[in-house]
Amino acid sequence: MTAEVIVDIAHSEVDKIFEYRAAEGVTAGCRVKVPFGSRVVDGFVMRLKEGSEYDAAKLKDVFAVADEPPALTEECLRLVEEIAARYHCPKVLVLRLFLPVEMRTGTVRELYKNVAVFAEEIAVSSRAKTQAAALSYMKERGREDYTALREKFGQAAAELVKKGALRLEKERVVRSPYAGLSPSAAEHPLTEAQKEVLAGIARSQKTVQLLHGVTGSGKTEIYLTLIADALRRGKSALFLVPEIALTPQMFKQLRARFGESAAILHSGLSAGERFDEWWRLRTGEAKIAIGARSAVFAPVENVGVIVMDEEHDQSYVSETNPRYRTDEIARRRAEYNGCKLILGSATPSVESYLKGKEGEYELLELPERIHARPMPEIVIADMRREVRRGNNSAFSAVLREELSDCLARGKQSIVFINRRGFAQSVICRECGYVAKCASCDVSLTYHSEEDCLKCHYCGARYHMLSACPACGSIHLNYTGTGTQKVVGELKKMYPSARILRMDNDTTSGKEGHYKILKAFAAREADILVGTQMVAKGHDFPAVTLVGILDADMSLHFSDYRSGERTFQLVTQVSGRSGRADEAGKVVLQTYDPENYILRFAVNNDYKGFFEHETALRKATAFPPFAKIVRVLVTAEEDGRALDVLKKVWFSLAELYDAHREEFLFFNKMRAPVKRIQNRFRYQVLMRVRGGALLPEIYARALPHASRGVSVSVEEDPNNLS
DNA sequence: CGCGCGCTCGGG
DNA sequence: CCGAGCGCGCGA
Repeated sequence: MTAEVIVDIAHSEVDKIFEYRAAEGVTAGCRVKVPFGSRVVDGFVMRLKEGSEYDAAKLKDVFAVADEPPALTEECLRLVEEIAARYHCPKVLVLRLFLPVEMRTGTVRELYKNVAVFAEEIAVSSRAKTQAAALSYMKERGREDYTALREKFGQAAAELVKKGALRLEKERVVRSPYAGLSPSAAEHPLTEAQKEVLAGIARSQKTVQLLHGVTGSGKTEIYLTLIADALRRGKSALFLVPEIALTPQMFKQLRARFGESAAILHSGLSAGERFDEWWRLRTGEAKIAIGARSAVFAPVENVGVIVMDEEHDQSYVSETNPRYRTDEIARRRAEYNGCKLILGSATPSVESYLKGKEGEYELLELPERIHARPMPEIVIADMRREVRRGNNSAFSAVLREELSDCLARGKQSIVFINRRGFAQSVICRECGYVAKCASCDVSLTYHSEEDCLKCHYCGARYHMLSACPACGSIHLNYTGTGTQKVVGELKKMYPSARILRMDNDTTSGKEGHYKILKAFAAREADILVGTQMVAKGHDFPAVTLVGILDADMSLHFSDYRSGERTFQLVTQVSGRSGRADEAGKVVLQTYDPENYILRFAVNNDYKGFFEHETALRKATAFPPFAKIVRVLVTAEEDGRALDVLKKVWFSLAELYDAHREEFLFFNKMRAPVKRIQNRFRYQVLMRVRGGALLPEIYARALPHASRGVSVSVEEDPNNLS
């Protein structure tokens, strides 16, 4: 037999089939060691076949097989080609996504423990009391963990092994995070609305189901029911959540519901745990894979349902090499397995909802909170007026009042600071004017190193403003409010209040993040102050007030999606308020109270937002009605990067000239952040009407990569830094 | 003339 | 990607 092998070397030049003579035991999907040139490398067997395309005399033998059962499933082998073609990346990079790193690097092996087994009765000296006791103990038990036996009987256990009364056997240990939680059948009874949605999903002929349910509408219970149902049918399930939602808290909930059949794939686990969880899924011992983005590659077979919670979340798009989109992979897997993909969100992405409206996805709605609880009341605080009145603090009068009231009633509140990334826009604190690009209609970004304003979509530069062009005020704001400053003000206002702060500085590691949330949930604090992290997924029943500072900061972030992001953020944070019996309140502070995005958010009007946003995107030809493509060229030497950029640009210019009607924008420039990690960055930025030219763009750009110079293509990038 | 470095090429 | 092989430039 001949094995078609792809070697584990990440380079497009060697990313092709190499044939080897396969001995017994070599099967499709297994990892092998093969001679390659003058060395031995790891490889993946893609296929076995009779005969060879290649000069049979020159074929070399596969040296060794690394795993049993094969690490790669049938499905993985089938999808590799497709995914590699879709993202124009080497197949080997896709193969790597399907395996835990621990397996490839060999840093983690299966863990074994010694088990003592009773072998035969022997005579022990009458003085060796412990040995006699250990022997009779083992005669009765038959087997016992050797370490435990040593703890009980000490050296005597070792003596018995030496004498042959006990035999040591190796037994596989599966390292399992949060083990020992027994399943509790605590299924919440479903409401009529939830039952209706489930019936709708069952009826639908479509692969993708978009579940739009307001915050607190009970989407989670629907997911869990669908997963339980898949298990009942003897199938497995994939449950994908945003990075930030992967808390130990959540694992425990799922373990409590599904017990050992749930496996968690998460970077927060130890290497050993991760490896073993993966292996439990691969062998079918575990049936449900729970995890963030990368869990979409979990080695489960016979999938019965795939759930993607908070489908709009940005963490679902990979920022590295295969810049894959989790929804695309999930959909493909759903099609392969003949099951459904459930996308759920209170604030679906404009793109997904459009697909729902146009019939590509089945659209399901849960417009009411569970048990008819009201949506929180949102009050807008006009910060321009506050500034004019001489209030220069971060808090409006309304928010202060509400905070005092909340504290007095012994309830909890969340103060959310809206601060996205580091790029900052310029806003007038008196009239709310925001500096925008004359030709792109996106906000300008302040670049401190050059002290100027730049447009990230066309590269235009503008002089810094010293006064507001609209009202002449010199109160221009360049930076958002810091968490520390806010906490300081709060402490001054409410000396006795217990305040918790959560941002990148206070949350070291994943556990730190969790600890703060846990402390707040345990009501060890009255006020939680934080950035985006506090926005998502948590259920704090005692929270009745949410304050949003600088609600419009992300609105003026220089990105065509900033409106969408702001709507999502405001809706998600507001959703933290009033989740139990008492109604919730939200104070939204802004310099732009008339802004339509905020208006829609205040009225909980997703559909209004969607209609407005799609109309705008259509009129200005931005995604999903057009595609933004960036080709990024980076190198350690500025000149080398620039040389390659020119070549890339030249190749693409031919395409541009031949298809002018397809292009809405085409230009080359330095990247907005000109150097990252010692690499100089240049880009060709394009906006094209449809996706038809995309393969051609990849084909023209990527081959210009060379030693030390990287060339990458990004579609609708999340940020243009 | 011989060695060393840099570039090109092949790997089954 | 990594190593082998080869060509050219420089030193004595």
